[in-house]
Amino acid sequence: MMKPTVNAKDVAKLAGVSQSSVSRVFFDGAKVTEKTRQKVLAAAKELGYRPNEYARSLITNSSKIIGLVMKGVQNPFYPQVLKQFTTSFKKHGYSVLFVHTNNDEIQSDDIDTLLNYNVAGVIITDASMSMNVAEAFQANRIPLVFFNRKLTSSQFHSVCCNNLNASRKIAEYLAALETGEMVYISGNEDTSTSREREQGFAEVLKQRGIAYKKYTSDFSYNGGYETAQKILSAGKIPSAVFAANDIMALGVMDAFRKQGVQIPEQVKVIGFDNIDMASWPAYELTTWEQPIEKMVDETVNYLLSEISEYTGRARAVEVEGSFVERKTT
Amino acid sequence: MMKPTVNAKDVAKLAGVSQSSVSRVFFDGAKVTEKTRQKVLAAAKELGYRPNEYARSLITNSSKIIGLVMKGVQNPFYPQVLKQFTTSFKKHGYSVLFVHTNNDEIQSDDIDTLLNYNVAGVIITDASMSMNVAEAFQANRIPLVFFNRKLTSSQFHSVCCNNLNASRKIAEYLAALETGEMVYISGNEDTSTSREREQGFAEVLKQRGIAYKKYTSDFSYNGGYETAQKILSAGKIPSAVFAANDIMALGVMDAFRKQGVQIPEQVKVIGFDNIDMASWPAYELTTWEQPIEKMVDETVNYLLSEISEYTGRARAVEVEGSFVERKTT
DNA sequence: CTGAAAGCGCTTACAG
DNA sequence: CTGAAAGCGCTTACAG
Repeated sequence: MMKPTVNAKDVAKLAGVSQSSVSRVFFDGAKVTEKTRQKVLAAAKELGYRPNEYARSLITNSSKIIGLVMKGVQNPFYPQVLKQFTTSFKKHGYSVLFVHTNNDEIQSDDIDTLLNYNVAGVIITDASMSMNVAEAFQANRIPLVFFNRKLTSSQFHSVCCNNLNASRKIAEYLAALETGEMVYISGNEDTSTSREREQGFAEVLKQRGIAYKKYTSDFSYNGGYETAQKILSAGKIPSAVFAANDIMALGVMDAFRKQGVQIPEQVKVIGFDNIDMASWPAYELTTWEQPIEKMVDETVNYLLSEISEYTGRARAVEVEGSFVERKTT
Repeated sequence: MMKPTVNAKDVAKLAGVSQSSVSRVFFDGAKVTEKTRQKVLAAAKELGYRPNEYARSLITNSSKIIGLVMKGVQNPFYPQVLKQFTTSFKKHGYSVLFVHTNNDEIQSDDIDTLLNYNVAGVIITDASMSMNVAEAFQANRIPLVFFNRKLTSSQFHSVCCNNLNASRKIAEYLAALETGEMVYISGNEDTSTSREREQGFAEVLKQRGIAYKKYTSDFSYNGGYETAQKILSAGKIPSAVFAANDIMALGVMDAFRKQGVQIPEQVKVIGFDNIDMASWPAYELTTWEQPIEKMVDETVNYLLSEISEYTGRARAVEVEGSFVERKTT
C-alpha cells in the first residue's frame, strides 16, 4: 500500500489550471493573478497538497537545510546555541540538520551527509575540521562558518566573542583585587578560544608584574574539578583562578569547597560564557557573558547573504560581551 | 557560475558503463558484478561523485531523515537524549532534523516542515501535540513515537521509563526513613511523566499512612527554587521532598540551603533523571536514573522496524531504571 | 499571466 | 548482470 501522495498535477486538474500555475502559487517570487491563486489554494487545501521538498531541491539544486555540527552538548552553552540557531533559521525558512561528533575532529561520514544533502550552509561549533575538508565545502560553494572557534587560516569565516578583550578585562579586574600568583585553566589547547583567552589574560598580568601558572584541561566539569585538585596538591593556593569556561569553573569551585577552601576569601574564581548555572545560588560565579544572540545573528546573516549570493568572502567577526560580577570575586 | 555537479551519467561515461549500473553500485541491495563495481568506483572517485540525496528521495518517495522535536534544551537531560539519538541513527544511515518548539505544543509550521521533508519517522520528546496533528502523521504512514511522554490515547507509540514503579520505590525508600508529611513537586501538570510519578508516590504513601502535599511547578530550576521558597514560607519543613525531575530538585536544594535548612538532616530531597549535575559534589542528589540508552534503543528499533514495514501498531513501552542513592537522603 | 514542455538526478521494472 | 527508458514532482525558460 502506497502513501497517497497528492501532487501539483492533481491540484491543477481540480483547480482547472495548468501544473505550472500550481507551482507558481507555491513558489515565492513567481507571479500569478489573484484569481488563479485562489482557485489553486482552494484545490490544494481540499486535497491536502504540500509541495515536495525533494523535487524542489532537485530542480533548484539548492536546499533549505543548514548543517549544524556540535560536539560538547554536555556543556550547557551549546544547547543554548542550538536552540537559538534553530529558532532563528526557522524564521527564514531553513531547517537544521543536527550533526553530533564524538571526536574532536568532524568525521568524513558526517561531511558526506552534509554534502549529500547539499546543505545551504554549515556551522561548525566546537568541533574542529581539517583544512582540506573545509575546502571541500568551498569547492562546492557551500558557505561555512566556525562558531566560537577561529582557524589560523584566514580563508574561513568565523564568529567569536572578542576573547582577547574579554580576558584582558578579566585580568585587569583581578589585578585590581589581588597581586599574588594566579592560575589560568585552559580548555583543549588546540582551540582558538582557549588560546586567545589565555593571551589577553597573560598580556595584562605581565604588564602588572603578576605571575600566573597554566594548567591544561578540557572545557569539562570533571576537567575543572581535577585541575583544582592538582592546584591544591601543588601546595600554594593561588590568589585567583580564571577558567576558560564556566563549566570548568564550577568544577573548580566544587573541588575547592570540598577541601574547605573559601571562595572568594582565599581564592577568587572567574569563568567564561555565563551559562544558566553560573547564576545559581550554589555558585554565583563571576564570569564573562558571551552574547549568544548577537553571535547567532551575525552567523545567520552571513550565511543568508552568502546563500543568496555566494562571494566566498571570509573574515573573523568578533562580538563584544560583558563582564558579569557575582560572588566568587 | 554554477556548482560543478557531477552526476551518475558523467561517471557512467568515464567508466564505460550505463547510468543504471552506476546507480546500482551506489544503491544498497542492487546487484552488480565486482568488475563493474570497480570500474564505477574508480570513475566516481576520480570525478568526486556522490549520489544526490534529493533525487533519491524523490524517486523512492522516502527519506533518510528523522524528525526530532524538543522543547526543554535547558534541562540537561534532553541534550543527552539528542546526542544519543543522533549517534544511534547515524549508525543506521539516518540523519536528524532538529526541531525546537518554544511552545508547549508543537506548532503547525513545524509539522509542515516535517511533512514537507517526508521524514522517515518522528520523535516527540517533551513537547506535546494535539491529537489531530498526530493523526496527520498516521495518515501519511509516518511512524511516530512519544519519548518520555505518553498520550492518554493508546493509538500512539511511546517509550518511557517505568515511572509508576520508580516512584513507588522512591516512596518506599522514603517511608522507611521518615514518616512526617512529605512534598511532591510536579512538573507541568499536563505531562504523563509528572502525573505518573505522583501516582506511584501517592499510592505507597497512602498505604503507609503518610501524608503529602503537592506543589505544582514546571520542570525547571527556577520552578524548583521558587517552590522551595513557598514550602518554607508555608511554615513547616516537610520530612522529604520528591521533585519530578532533577533540575527542579537542584533548585529546591539551593533554596533550602540559602535559608540554612540542612539536607538531609532537616529535609530529604530526591529527584528524577540522574543528570550529570546530580552527581556533582555540590549536590550529590539521590535520584532515579532514567536509562537513556535503553530508551533510545527501544525508540530507534521501533522506528526502524516501522520504516521497513509499516504496521501502525502502537504500544506504551516502559523501561526500568534504577535507584541512585547519594547524600540528600 | 498562463500553458506545454524540457529537464533536475536518480531508481527500477523490462528486455536482452 | 546490464542497458534503454520511463517516471518521481517539481521549476523555469519559451511561446502565446
